[in-house]
Amino acid sequence: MAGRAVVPEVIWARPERAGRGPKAAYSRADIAEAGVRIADAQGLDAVSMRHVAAELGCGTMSLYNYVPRKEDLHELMVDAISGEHELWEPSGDWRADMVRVAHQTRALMVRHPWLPRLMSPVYGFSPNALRYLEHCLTCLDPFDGTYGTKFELIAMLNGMVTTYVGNELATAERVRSLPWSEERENAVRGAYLGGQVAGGGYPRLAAAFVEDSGPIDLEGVFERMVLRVLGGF
Amino acid sequence: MAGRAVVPEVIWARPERAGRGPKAAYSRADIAEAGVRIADAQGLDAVSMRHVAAELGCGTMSLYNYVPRKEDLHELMVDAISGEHELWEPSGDWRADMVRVAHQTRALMVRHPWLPRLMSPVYGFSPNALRYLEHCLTCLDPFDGTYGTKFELIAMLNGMVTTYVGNELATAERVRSLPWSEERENAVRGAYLGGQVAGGGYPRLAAAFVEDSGPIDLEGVFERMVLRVLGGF
DNA sequence: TCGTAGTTACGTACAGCGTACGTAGTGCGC
DNA sequence: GCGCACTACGTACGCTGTACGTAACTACGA
Repeated sequence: MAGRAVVPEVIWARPERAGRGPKAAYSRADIAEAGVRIADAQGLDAVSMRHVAAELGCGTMSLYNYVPRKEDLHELMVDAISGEHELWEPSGDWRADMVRVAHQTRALMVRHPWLPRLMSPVYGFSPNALRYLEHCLTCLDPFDGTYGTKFELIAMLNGMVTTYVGNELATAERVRSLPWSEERENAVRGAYLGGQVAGGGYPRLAAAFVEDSGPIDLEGVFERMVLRVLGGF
Repeated sequence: MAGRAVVPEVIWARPERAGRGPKAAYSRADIAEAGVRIADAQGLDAVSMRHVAAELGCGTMSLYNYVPRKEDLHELMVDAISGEHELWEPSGDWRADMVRVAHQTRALMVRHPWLPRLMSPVYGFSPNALRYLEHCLTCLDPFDGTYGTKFELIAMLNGMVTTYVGNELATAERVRSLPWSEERENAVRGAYLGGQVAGGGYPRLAAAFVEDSGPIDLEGVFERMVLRVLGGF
């Protein structure tokens, strides 16, 4: 009957369990894992409070004892995945180390394709995110610059990787979910584009389509983009 | 009674109106404007099919005659906003022009804060997006490289701007929607972070907080990031 | 030791969502 | 002028997040 407590904005600032009352049946790790399991298997949209609660084996509303809002559930999931980052002994070559960080992040996102959609700077202070940040800073020890600059570097690299892999995955997903063949889709798009471009209003686009040859080397593009970001520092 | 037609995946490949039947009461532009109006005034989450239909003054399901899926409504909105890009005569200095493009895109996103959330490479072939692309390519005429490289440059710059402004806006929105003061929020976050960092597990993060001084110059950071992206080419 | 306060657990309920489907009305092309 | 393709739109379904009330449980202050 008594009013429910107003919760802190950040879930990490809440104690995981209180002293009074029945023992909590699940840990945050349990809940995060349940969410991750569902997202991996059925996609992010399948991660509903009902679904996660069912996966845990409890009633829907019981979940709200652990996670005040769905957004916090997402935050738990991102943190859990952040824990999958492998943290190695820095090599002394910060560029090489940051390239490795980028590739690892990309691999993480390919393994958990829902991750780019949840990436947000707001989630930047979860326990595992802090560990990851500290690791990046450690790799950047040889880098000559302020911490402010180092943070800018990390943010740019992360942002670029997230955007790139997000696009990569969205495109792949789009192709996979087509109710018709990829060839037909490409034909429709190509016809539309061709029609637009043929109008003569876009001479450079027209030239670009003529120049275009063969499938895009996604790996190569990614590698180049990483190097370009790092090249700016 | 007869089965409804299977629609093409891309809305731009559909003719806007057909010859038969009653005159269509609204144009795509009308619909896009209605969506934009709602999004600007009440946020992206308020843009529901029901809401947009009401704004137009028609029944909910009538909207589906124009827009087969909500995703397509979003695409119309993005295209409408893309039309707000000012297209100027290139200066001959591609770097300067691309810096201008970046600033303009940022301004666009500040004016329509829901835009970053809808940005997707999948929407990249709408009429106004094509115009914008052609304009960027025109600015890049003095750039020595293939169209493939030019596309990579545009994609990186756009991605970086979208990510950056998205973060900027999300942070601002978070602060605005707090049920308590920003100071209290910062205090809670600071206390949590301080506690974590004080544990000694994150020496570099601890050092960074000591170094940290004063509020961040968002303009300056943005400008630096743009120049760094362009510097990679 | 015992009340009681703070928790956990969870069913019910509500408002909102996207959209499938059926039906009625309208006007162009044959 | 017939018929078909299109517009218009009400109803309905299954889903969502979550507010709220209630019952069971346990650690702490008296």
